[in-house]
Parts: sequence; structure tokens; C-alpha cells
Amino acid sequence: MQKRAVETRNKILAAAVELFAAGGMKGTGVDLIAASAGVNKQRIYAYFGSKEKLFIAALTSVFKAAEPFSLSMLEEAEKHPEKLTSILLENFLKLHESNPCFWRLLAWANLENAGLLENLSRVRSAENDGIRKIFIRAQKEGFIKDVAFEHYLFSLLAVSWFLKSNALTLRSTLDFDPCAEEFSSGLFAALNGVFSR
Amino acid sequence: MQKRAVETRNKILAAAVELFAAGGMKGTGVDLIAASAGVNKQRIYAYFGSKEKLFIAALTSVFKAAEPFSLSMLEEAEKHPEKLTSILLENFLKLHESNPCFWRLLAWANLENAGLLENLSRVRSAENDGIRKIFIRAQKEGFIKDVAFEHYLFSLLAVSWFLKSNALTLRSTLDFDPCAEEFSSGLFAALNGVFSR
DNA sequence: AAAAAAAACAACTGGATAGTTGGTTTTTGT
DNA sequence: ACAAAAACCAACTATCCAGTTGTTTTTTTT
Repeated sequence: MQKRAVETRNKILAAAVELFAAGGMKGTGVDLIAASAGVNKQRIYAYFGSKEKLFIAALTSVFKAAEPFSLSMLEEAEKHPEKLTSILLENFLKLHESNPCFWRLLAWANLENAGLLENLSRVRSAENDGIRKIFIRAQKEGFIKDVAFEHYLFSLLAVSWFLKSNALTLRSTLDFDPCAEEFSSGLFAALNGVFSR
Repeated sequence: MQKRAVETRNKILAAAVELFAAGGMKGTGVDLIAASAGVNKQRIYAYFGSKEKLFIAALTSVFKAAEPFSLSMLEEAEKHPEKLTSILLENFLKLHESNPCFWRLLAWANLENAGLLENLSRVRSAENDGIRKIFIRAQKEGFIKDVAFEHYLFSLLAVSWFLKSNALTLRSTLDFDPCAEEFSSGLFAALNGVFSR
């Protein structure tokens, strides 16, 4: 594949990420993606085969884009194991905010394309292993309560996810505003507290 | 409106809840809903006006259906304030499992129809006030750590939601299985622990 | 400069689907 | 029994959209 081909492929992928994140798979037309990428329609079929395959490509693409983030996070956590919980939460949230397509694409996939999620493989398992090591060290050094790593990680992922995915519903259902910056910072501090010994 | 009319209206609503939960709004045809309800198509337009209005009706319907659940939960928590955390978590999860359309419809709405969520009003704020009272009592009696109620409730809602909404993605991303029953029970016990004094 | 790859243009197929319309039948209240 | 409400049937419009095809133009490689 020539350079130009790679470029147009990337243009398509970028547009697909953006538009699929906004409208989901059923809600986004192939013609729209082509137009938005400034590319002819058949290029999509030439490079991706079908709308569904393009969606999968978009999904794995945002997954990979989220990786480099985690390295700097691990370094920071290594230096301050006593703040592990809030460091993780803040970075998960930052990841969501710097890459707004991530949670939406993932949420769409969970609803629309439950079947094709198995192919995602465990891209992130390396990162999770990194977190686990620090977690165990922090636990041994007495900074963190005696809970299983799985339960710990799951809770933090859940909180940061929920903060983004259900903000709208919660705002109208609860009597406090989870979108406010002071809410998330307070929440992170509180969780850091409860997980500390 | 006569009895029969109410019945067909309900048949339509029930089918809509089921099908919209499965396929979302864009992914579910009006003809399909009509067929599944065993009802003629125009009845839908006669009683609901449009597909979108039917969706809103379906959404508010599952919201109301989730209410009676919370009363028995509050009674249970009242008796065992020291187990408040796991009681809440178990009941949130039970609510999701006994009403599988709830989280899916809500998730669809968060993605597809962000705009129309404001009308949901605070159906559940009464329940939340009930939980808050017990929480504060449990805190005064020394069962629960010194965290704000908002942060506490939010974390529990997040965990129980995440358990359902992202089960598929997590299964292929993490190296443990959040769908397993022993995972959720372990998780609940762990959280009950960390929030206890 | 010629061959090959990449991309564009444009029109088309076929299927699905929201919402409408007009006429007929069944059920229900009185 | 009769009138009104409820429901059915069925065809129709208009539109949108995934995927295809054939042809022509541009770019790259050699």
C-alpha cells in the first residue's frame, strides 16, 4: 500500500471514529463518513470492506490510542503509592476527557454490537498488570486496605466510566450535579480515603 | 378511553420497552413493534403520535416500574444499617436483573436521545432521600466512614451499573470475569468493607 | 514516458422504513 | 338494537441508505 493510500485510509478511520461515536453504527451513514473524510465512498469499501468492519476498525483504533496515556500514569503512581487511588481515577477521567470518542464508541459497541467485542482481545492487559504490581506494593507497604485487586480496579473503572456515560440521566435524577468539576474531585478524594488503611 | 383501549395501549408499551431495549430507537422498526404487540400499526400512531414519543413513553414506563422495588429495600436497610452498602448494591443489581430492559433503555437514551432526558424529572429523588436518612443514621452510629452521601451513593450506582452495561467489553479486556456470580458477591463484600469504619 | 496504483464521478439497485389514508369489521356502552 | 369507539386491513408515499458498477482522472513508480 502506498503512502497516499495509507493517508486516505487514516482519514476515513478518523472520520469514522468521530461520527460513529456520535451516532452509533445504525445512526451513521456511509455517505456521511465519506463526505466528512473528504474521500470518495468506494474508498471505504476498498479499504474496509463493509460498514461493520469499519466500525470494528474504529473501535480498535480508539483502544490503541488510549494506550500511551497509561505509561506516564504508571510512573506517577510509582512515585506516590499512597495516592494510587486518586491518581488512577484522575487519569481514567483525563483519558475520557482527552478522548471523548472512547466511551461513546465503547458504549455503542456494548449495545449494538455485542457479538463483535470478543475480537478486541486483551489490549489493555499489559497496562492492568502494571497497575496490579503497584497496587500490591502499595498494599504491602500499608497504604491500601486489604481488598482484592480485581474488586479495586473494577470499582475505579466503574466510577470513572459512570461519571461520563450517565452524566445526563443522573443530572436529572439526582439532586446533585455529577458534571461539576468539584464533584469529581471530591469523589476521588473520598474514594482515596475509603481505600486507604 | 375504554378498557380495551387501555389494554392495547399497554400491549404496545410493553412491546416497545422490550424491543427498544434490544435494538435502540434507530434499530427498531415501528412495524416490528406493532407485530410483536399483536396490534395494528396505526394504533401506535393513534396512542403515541410518533416513534420518538413512544420511546419516551417506554423510557418513563421502565422508570416507574423500578420504583416499588425500592420500598422493600429501604425496610431491609433500616434493620441492618451495618450492611447498608451491600444491601444497596445487591438490590441495585437485583433491580437490573429483574428488569433487564432498564439499563439498556437508559443507555440507549444516554447515547441516542440525550436531549429528551430532561423530561424524566426526578422520579427517584424520593427514594434517594430515604436512602440518605438511613445512611446518615448508620454514619452517626459508627457503621460507616466519614464520606459525603453524594459520593457514597454515586459510587454504588456506578458499580452496579457498570457490572451490567460493560460486562461484555470487560470480559474481553480484563483477565477476570465480571459476569460470574462470585465476582459480584465478592465485590459487594469488599465495598461493604471499605466503606465501613 | 509508460504502466500501475489510487481516487474521483456518478448513476443505479434493492431493501428497509416512518408515517398516511380510506374503507371495513368488531367491540362496547346504553 | 344502535351508535360510537376501537381495531383491522392493505395499499401507498417518500425517503434514506448499504453496497455495486463502469468510466474517467490524478498521482506515483520505474
